[in-house]
Amino acid sequence: MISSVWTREQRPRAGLSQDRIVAAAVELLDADGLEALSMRTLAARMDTKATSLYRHVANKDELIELVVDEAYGEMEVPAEGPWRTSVADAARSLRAVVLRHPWVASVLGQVGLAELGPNLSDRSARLLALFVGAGFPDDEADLAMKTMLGYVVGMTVSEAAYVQLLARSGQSEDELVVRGVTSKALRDKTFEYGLERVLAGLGEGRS
Amino acid sequence: MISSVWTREQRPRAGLSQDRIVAAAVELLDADGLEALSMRTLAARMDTKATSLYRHVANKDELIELVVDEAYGEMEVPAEGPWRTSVADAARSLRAVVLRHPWVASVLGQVGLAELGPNLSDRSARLLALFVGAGFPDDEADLAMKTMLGYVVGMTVSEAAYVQLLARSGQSEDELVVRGVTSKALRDKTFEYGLERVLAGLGEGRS
DNA sequence: GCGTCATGCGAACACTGTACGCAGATCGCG
DNA sequence: CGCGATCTGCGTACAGTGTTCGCATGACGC
Repeated sequence: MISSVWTREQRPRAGLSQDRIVAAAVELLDADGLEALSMRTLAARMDTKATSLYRHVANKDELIELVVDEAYGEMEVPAEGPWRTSVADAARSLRAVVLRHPWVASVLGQVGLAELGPNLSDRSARLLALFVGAGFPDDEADLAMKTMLGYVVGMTVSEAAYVQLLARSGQSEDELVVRGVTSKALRDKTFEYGLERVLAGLGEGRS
Repeated sequence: MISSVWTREQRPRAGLSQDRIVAAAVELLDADGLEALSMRTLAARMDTKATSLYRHVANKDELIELVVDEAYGEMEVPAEGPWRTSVADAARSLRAVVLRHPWVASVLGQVGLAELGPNLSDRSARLLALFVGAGFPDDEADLAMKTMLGYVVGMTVSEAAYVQLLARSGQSEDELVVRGVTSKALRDKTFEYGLERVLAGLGEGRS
């Protein structure tokens, strides 16, 4: 087919690119959850066809790794300040990211913190620096960080799974709360309690 | 086709049942991981056809819930003893279960601790009793338990994801350790450090 | 012995991830 | 400008997925 001037610039196209694909995938995931993500539906959103995506992304698995790391990019780690509040803020930020993108929880067991993309490894480094700055000896700082991350991840994964279940059930959160299910406010309190206790425990053993 | 005496009792059949299906699924999952589980392959192992399974299990999703709860059945919660050692033992037991069945981690974000089957809800109750027995006021016991579970789940999910990645990579663990990757012994130490710190933090705030 | 009900299963459907090869666009170089 | 090479989108196709429906065959109660 000849591309007349009319059809040419019709769709500015802007061209597919890994970044644009990842961005569109995040959007789709936020809207419809993990199981709604297929190469074909994603392609449809960007109005292309599935096979075109493979020029910029090797796998669906690779795409998911990219998308997860993209989410970690939203995590904020304070650069300075008293260590307990800085670490607590970082923890809250991580929790916020996962609750904002609950599908992250769905793939954590598969992608894990194992394959670390640039964003996650950057955040880990900054977090580690907080502990070192707090006076933890180098090797213990690593252990302390992992302890704190373990708590936040575990707590938040469960919470995200729960929130997604709520969403699927179609009922509003308020309705369910009446039936004895935990509310957002209560989950916040729960998280804060545990976070404080964990940090207290870590503080006890420092340098 | 007539069923002669020969073909009749050839396969004692024993009949399909939900329990047998769940057991076979656990076996398959332990051997080949989550993504190797399809209704057809599972059926083939029990030599039946996929559609027969649906007489005893509503969904693949339901099957997975059942299988996960089955795994939780292996978790041991001590009934008595000083609270810190009892709770620590329960935590270690939970970690052991997940490491023995790493696919549990793969579905935690989807099934979560949200849909609790009989085994999980039983273990939660027993665990809660430990905290209550330790002198935590009733409402705080729940928070403390969730804190501890959060830590164990988060830590262990990451570890299981990592172990599965190792398995897929085909290389032996020893080879990778040389290249600076954490060894089993080190992961044990890490877990124990965090567990101790978390329990210390919880103890600080009790009754 | 007969009707009822539970069970296994063959066929089919809509959908998935992805390999392959062709076409058209784009770009570097003469 | 022109031409070859390389890049990009995509149509087609394949093997595999979860699941539904309807038929047949077996077991069981009366």
